[in-house]
Amino acid sequence: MPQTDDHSDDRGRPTVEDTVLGDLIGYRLKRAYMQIQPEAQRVLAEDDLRVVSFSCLSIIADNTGIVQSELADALQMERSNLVVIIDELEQRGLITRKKVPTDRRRYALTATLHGRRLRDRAAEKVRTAEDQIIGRLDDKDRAHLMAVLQRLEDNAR
Amino acid sequence: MPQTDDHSDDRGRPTVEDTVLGDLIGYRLKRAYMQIQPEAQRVLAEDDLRVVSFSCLSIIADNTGIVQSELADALQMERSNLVVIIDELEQRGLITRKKVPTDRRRYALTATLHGRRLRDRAAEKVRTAEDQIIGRLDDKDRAHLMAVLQRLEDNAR
DNA sequence: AATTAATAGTTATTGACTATAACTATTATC
DNA sequence: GATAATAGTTATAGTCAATAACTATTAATT
Repeated sequence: MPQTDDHSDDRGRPTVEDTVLGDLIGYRLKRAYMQIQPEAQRVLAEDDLRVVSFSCLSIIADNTGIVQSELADALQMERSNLVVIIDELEQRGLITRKKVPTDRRRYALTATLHGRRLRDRAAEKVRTAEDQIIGRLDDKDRAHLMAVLQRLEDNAR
Repeated sequence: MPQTDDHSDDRGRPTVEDTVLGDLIGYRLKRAYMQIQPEAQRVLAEDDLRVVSFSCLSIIADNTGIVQSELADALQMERSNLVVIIDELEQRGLITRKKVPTDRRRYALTATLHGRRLRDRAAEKVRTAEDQIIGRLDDKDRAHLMAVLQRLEDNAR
């Protein structure tokens, strides 16, 4: 048998054994994410958005009047790290920030028409990019994947 | 109906709408990973391992004689960032580094007995921690998840 | 009602991680 | 033999997440 220990097959492609590591969910999740993320980043950059600012814009667009703390909660990030992102989205005219009358500590966030349109376009582009990356992974498998991932997340809390 | 727009239900739990974002694979993958990662980090820290050093150790243990470039390839990271990690694993006596006679640029990496044992113990702990987090996600769903994630990764390249 | 707690947003800072460029030594190519 | 490519290394810079400290405002305590 032509089996060597140079960790590559006859076409030079690596054949590294990783059964132990590869049986861990965290490892598989991270690697799958690493395939998707750079492409998402790339298409979002065309609209001067980062993944995190797109996520914020998207949540705001779907939750008119949400305040920063709630947004931070929803995206599982620190309020403090939100500030500059919100600042930029506001300066670009994608969202508005206005004090809520009943609690003047809080700012109600709302996506502008421009912001909603950009979100819709960007989401479409990311979705398309993902579809190209995952290649032929039929709708049934995709739906099942999403459902199980959602369930995993729900179980965790 | 008691529907309000304060983005929380009657128990105070947040009910933020995220259907657009939530339909993206990258988003779901990242969130699922974010549930797992901190726990993996925690149990590995008990053995003074980080996720990345555990990954290196694990690949080395399963691929005796692998060299640093191949390892970097396998883990999709930069060779330069491997150096300090390999240094530490070697100093702790978990792996050995020795020049390969036929190509003196390269170092063959091998896990020591101690290293292999630590890897096995650590992998077991991570696996247990994962199982606790994902809760009741039966073997069939788990296997299907892993298979689809693997397939996604393979399609991507 | 006055005092104390907690909350929302902000700023500044830190540590961790990733990517990049430049370098030496060695091997492969022309 | 000269040139190019590769393996490992070092140093560095940029990104990102986490933390602490602060102000303003509201809620809770007595």
